[in-house]
Amino acid sequence: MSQAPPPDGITSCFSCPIGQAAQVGQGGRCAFIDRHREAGGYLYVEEEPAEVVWFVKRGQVLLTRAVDSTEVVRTVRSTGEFLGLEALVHPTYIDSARVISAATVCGVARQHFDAWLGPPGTPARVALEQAVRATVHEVPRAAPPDGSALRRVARWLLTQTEAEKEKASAGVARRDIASLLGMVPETLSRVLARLARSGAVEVTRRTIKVCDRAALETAARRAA
Amino acid sequence: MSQAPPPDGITSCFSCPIGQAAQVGQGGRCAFIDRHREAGGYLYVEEEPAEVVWFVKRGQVLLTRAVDSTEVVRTVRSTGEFLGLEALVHPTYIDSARVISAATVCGVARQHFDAWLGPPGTPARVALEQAVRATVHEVPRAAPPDGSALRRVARWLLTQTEAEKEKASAGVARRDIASLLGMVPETLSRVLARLARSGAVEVTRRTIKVCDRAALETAARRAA
DNA sequence: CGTCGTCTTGATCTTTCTCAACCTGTGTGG
DNA sequence: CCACACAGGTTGAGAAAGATCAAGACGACG
Repeated sequence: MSQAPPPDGITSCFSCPIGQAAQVGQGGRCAFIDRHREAGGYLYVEEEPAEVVWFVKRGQVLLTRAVDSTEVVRTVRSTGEFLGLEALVHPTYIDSARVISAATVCGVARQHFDAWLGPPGTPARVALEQAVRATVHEVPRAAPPDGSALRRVARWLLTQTEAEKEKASAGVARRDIASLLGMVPETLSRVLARLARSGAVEVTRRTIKVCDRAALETAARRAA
Repeated sequence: MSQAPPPDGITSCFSCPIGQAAQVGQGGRCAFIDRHREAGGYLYVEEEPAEVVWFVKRGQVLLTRAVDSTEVVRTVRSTGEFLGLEALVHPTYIDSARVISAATVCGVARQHFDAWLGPPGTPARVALEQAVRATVHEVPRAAPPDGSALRRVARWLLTQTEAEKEKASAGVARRDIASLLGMVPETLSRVLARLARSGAVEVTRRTIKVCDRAALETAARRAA
């Protein structure tokens, strides 16, 4: 079902799942090109055009997201994992990828990756794209070092209402929103009350309506 | 590149990406079976055998993980997204899936999903499996409501050292670990010092060695 | 119309963040 | 080869944000 990733990294295309899928060894050629990166370097940066998909053969890479001009760590990727798959369904990278231990990564341009995947519309491709799409839209869980409760709530409301117009998060229970934002329901309640008093939102016991995006943006930026 | 998900949900297999990939309309049949679920119900529960892969056609589903016998919300899935893809590479579900608004979901047994994806070893399948594997091993970001800083650190050390033996998190900088655990570096430092004093770990400025898993488990469970 | 679950509000206490100083291992240049 | 500077980490004291506990209000539902 799941082969364990080699502890010391993948050293050859013959032992690499990507290489094998490209039938390296039976005359195939792998579209991915090996590169070495030192610790501290970036493979790509959030919001850059997503032009290359990466695969980690050795080493560790940190996926981070900028919050208040500081890097917040979302997860660690290591041997045998992809980076930048969002290229499949999104024009820009959604994270920054920072190498934290000398790494071998192979990269492939989006259109070559696309060709490598085979014809569009096949089940496996569709499943892959849907799976990636889900992670792209995903809002990572927030925690206090990401800013005060007020700021986290304001930011979350803004991202939630980017697509849907003003009627935020229909039907998600307060306790669940609170959990997602890394706070207890009481704190969320107080913060919403404050935002309502300042006129940024209108709140009932089960709905949150964004009235003033500008005010929310200010709240998301300002301290306290 | 990415078609926007229909706001009111997918109502027919003809307009469903899964149905289309199964060539419904050209004589194909979709292996997924529609089901309706009311708000509050569970599609599956964490650690159950992962036997069914789900696809959301309408409604919203919460993915949660148990921490200290409370549900911590990891993310929200809605129309057009998969649930339980971990079935591809993992014997059990890694989250619980709770329906929060009346939903239409279609489910398919793992082996049928497997067959639907097409022959193993094709690039798209390999990419899908690697992508899923990455999310399965991923440690979700922790936040204060998940317990005190001490408990979060203890839990994280335990999960990190499950596979690798005792030499935790080689080479990840303190500030990055702190960010991942939703605290500032100073707090992490203090917590590690406490754990070191109690003999659970040995700490240098750039390594953490787990000495006493039992002690860590106690710390992960106990308050303060 | 009454009960229950969920959310809100209030008062208090704890945790953890902040700011600052200090330490230590690493890398640099003389 | 050693001294020095620097980044990253640790430790300490104080302040503030948020957690907890408890009580009350609102809305949903039978």
